[in-house]
Amino acid sequence: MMQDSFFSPDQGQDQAPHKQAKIVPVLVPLPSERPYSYLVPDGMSVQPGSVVRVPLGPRLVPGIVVDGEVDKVDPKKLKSIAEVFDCPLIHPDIIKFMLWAADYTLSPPGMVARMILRVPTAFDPEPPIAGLRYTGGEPERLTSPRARVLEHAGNGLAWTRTGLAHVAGVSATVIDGLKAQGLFEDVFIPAPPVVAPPDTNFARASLSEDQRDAADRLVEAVDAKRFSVSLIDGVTGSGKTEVYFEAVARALEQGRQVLILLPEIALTQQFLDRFHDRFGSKPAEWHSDLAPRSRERVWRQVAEGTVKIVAGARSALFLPFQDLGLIVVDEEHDPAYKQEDRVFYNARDMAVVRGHIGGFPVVLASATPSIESQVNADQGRYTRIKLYSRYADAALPTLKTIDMRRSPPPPGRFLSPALTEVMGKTIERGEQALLFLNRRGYAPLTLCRVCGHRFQCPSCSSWLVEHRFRGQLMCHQCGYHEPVPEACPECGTLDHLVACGPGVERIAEEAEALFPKARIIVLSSDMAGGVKRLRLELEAISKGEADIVIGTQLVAKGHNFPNMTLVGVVDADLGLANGDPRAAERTFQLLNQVTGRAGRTGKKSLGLLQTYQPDHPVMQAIISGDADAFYEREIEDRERNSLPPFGRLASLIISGENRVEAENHARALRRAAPHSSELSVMGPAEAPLAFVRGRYRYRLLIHGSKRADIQAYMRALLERAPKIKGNLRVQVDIDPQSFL
DNA sequence: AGCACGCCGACT
DNA sequence: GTCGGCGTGCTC
Repeated sequence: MMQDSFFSPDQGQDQAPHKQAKIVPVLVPLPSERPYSYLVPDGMSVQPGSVVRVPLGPRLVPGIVVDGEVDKVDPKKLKSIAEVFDCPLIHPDIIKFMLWAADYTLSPPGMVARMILRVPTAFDPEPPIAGLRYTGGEPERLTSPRARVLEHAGNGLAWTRTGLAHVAGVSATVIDGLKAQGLFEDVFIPAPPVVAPPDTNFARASLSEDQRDAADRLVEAVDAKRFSVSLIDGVTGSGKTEVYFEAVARALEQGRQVLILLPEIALTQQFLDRFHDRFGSKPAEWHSDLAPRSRERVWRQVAEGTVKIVAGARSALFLPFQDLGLIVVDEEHDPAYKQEDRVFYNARDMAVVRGHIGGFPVVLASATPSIESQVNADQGRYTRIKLYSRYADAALPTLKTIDMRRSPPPPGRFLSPALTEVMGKTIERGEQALLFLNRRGYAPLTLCRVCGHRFQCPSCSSWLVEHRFRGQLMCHQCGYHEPVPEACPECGTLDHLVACGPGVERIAEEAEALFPKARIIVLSSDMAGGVKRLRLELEAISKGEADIVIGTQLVAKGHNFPNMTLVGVVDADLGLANGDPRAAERTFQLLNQVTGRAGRTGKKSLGLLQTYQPDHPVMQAIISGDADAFYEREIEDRERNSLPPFGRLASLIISGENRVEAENHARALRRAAPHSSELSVMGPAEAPLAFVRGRYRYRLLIHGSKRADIQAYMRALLERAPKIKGNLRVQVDIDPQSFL
C-alpha cells in the first residue's frame, strides 16, 4: 500500500513523529528514459496525473506526476515540487497512452509528456474578467446617456465597463458616475467558453439510404461504448462527413467529448462551416497556426471538459481530454498524419491505440484508404463501411487520360492541345479550370546549352530548381539558394542557360500566353505570405475570383471550389518513377483527390490526366473509378515484398549537421549493428538524403518480422554506439493493431 | 530539449 | 582588455 505513489497530506491518523519525506516520480519535458524524483512539500497534495511546476536545473518546468516506483536518487540532488497547478488531473488513460506511445515509438516518455504540456500558461485557470452589474434604482438625474446605459444594463446581466460604454454609445465616465451613485456593483465575469456548445439537433441531415445505413452502423458503434474501428470508404463527394457527423452527434448526446482529426491543410473555413451548418456552432480548433491565447484556452477547456468537440491536426491527439468518447480520423490515408520530428508517430495509428486504451470507437474515413487500413479491414480487425453513390447533386467528374505520345504539346510547351482546348471552353462558359502539377518553381533542372553544365546543389547534390519569380536557383532538399547567374559557371558563356521541364511557374507562363485575359492564380507551399495568405487565396477562388488555378499538391486537399469544372493533371506520371514502395498508392490517392476537386455542384465536369503510361494500373484505376483491382494488386505486392503491413517494421532516421556527418553517423550505425539473420539495416548509399529542420538525414530501413526483435535490436545498437544516440530516431511503420 | 559553463577571435 | 561564437555536459 505504501509503495504506491498516491500521496496526500497527512490526514491525522498518520503515525510518524519523524515521518518519511514523500517522493514522487514526475515526467519532465526532457529526453530522459525515466521520470525524475521530486519531494512533495508539507501540506501539498499530489497524485498521478497532477500537473506540477518543478525546478529543473536553472529553470522551472511543467511536469506530470506519474504512477510507479521512484528511482533511488542521491538525496542531496532532490528538489521539491514548486507548485501544483489548479488544473484538472491528466486522465489515467492519457498517461497510459503517453507511456505506450513512448514505448512504441522508442522515444523518451518525457518527450511525449512534452507534447501534452506544450501550452506554456494554460495550467492555471483563466482569470475572470472584472465586470459591472446593475443593481436597481434610479440615477439622480436621468440624462439621455444615462438612460441609454440603463437600457442595455437594465436586465441585470454583467457587463464589462468598456463593453457597456461601447454599446450604449457613451463615454466610460458616464458608467463611473452611475457606479458612484451605487447603481452598479463589481462582479467577476467567468472566462467565456472558447466555443458555444454544439446542438446535436440543430440541423439533422437528410441522408440517402446508403448514407443512412452507414450512419446507423457508426451510431451503433458509438452506442456500444467500447473499442472498435470502422473504416468508411466512399468516393469523393459521397458524403462521408455527413455520415460521421451522425456518430459525432451520438457521442455528444452521450455527454462525451469528441475529436475529429484532419490533415492540417484540410482545416479550412469550409470544414468549420459544414460543422456549423450541422451543429449550430463551431468546433474548437487545434492546429499549429492557432494564436497562443486561443491555444491556451482550448487546452484548458478541453481539460475541464467544457469543450465537447475539437477539430484538430495530429497534435490534438495529445490534448488532455477528460472523457473522450470518439475519434474520427478524416482522410486517414494522408501522409501528413506522420510526424517526423522529435517523437515519430502516425496519428492515425495512435488514434486507434488511444481508442483501445479509452475503450471507445474510432472512425477512419477516406475515399482512398491506406493499404494498411484496407488490410486491417480485409482481415476483420476493422469494420468496413462502404459508400457507393455520390451525394445529392454532386456528380463524379468524367475522367480521361490524354496520351502524351499521341497528343503531344508543341515544342517547348507542356500542355497538350487536348487539354488547352477544353480549358478554353471552360473559361468561356465562365467556369474555372485547375491545373495540377506537383512541382514548385519554374523548372526542375537548369543546364548550359553550350557545355552541358547542370546546376547542382553544392551541399547535397540534387538539381537546383529555378524560381524565376524570385530570380533564384533553389535546392528543394536543403534550402540552399543562389541568384540565377547570367553566365555559365563552367564555360562562361552568356545567356545560354536553358530550363528543362516544367514547374507550376512555367505552366502559369504557358497558360498566360494561351489565355491572356484569364485571371490566373498560382498556389504552392513556398508562396509568399504563408498559410494565412494561402487561406485567403483559397477563399477568393471559391468566390470565383480566378479563372485558372495552377497548384501543387496543396490544392488537392480539403477545399471545394463550386465552380471548378475542369481539372487537368499536367504530369500524372510524376511520382510513379521514384523508388518509394508507396509510390503507386500515393499517386493513386493524390490523383483521386485532385480530380475530385471538380464536379461538386452537379455541373458536368471533367478530369484530364496527361500521361505517357495510359495503361498503368494507377491510371486505369483512376479513370475506371474501380479501385478494387488496384488495391488487390498493391496488397499482393506488399505481401510479396514483405512491406507494411506485412513485413518491414521500422525506419531508422539518422541525422547530422551536414551531409558528411550524416553519412558518417549512418556508417557508424551500420558498423555497430548486431548481426542477425532476422534483421538488416540498409546502408546510406541506398537511402535517400533529406534536409529537415536544419539537419541532414538518411532514412534507413530495418527489415524484420517482430516488433520485440526490433526493440531489442535498437537497444543493442544504442549500447554499442552511444555516440550516435542523439542523432538516431526510429519511425515504426506498421499498424499498431497487432500489438494491442 | 534547454541552458550554463568554458575556452578562443574581433571589437565597444 | 571584454563580447560572443558554439562544443560539452547536466538536469531529480
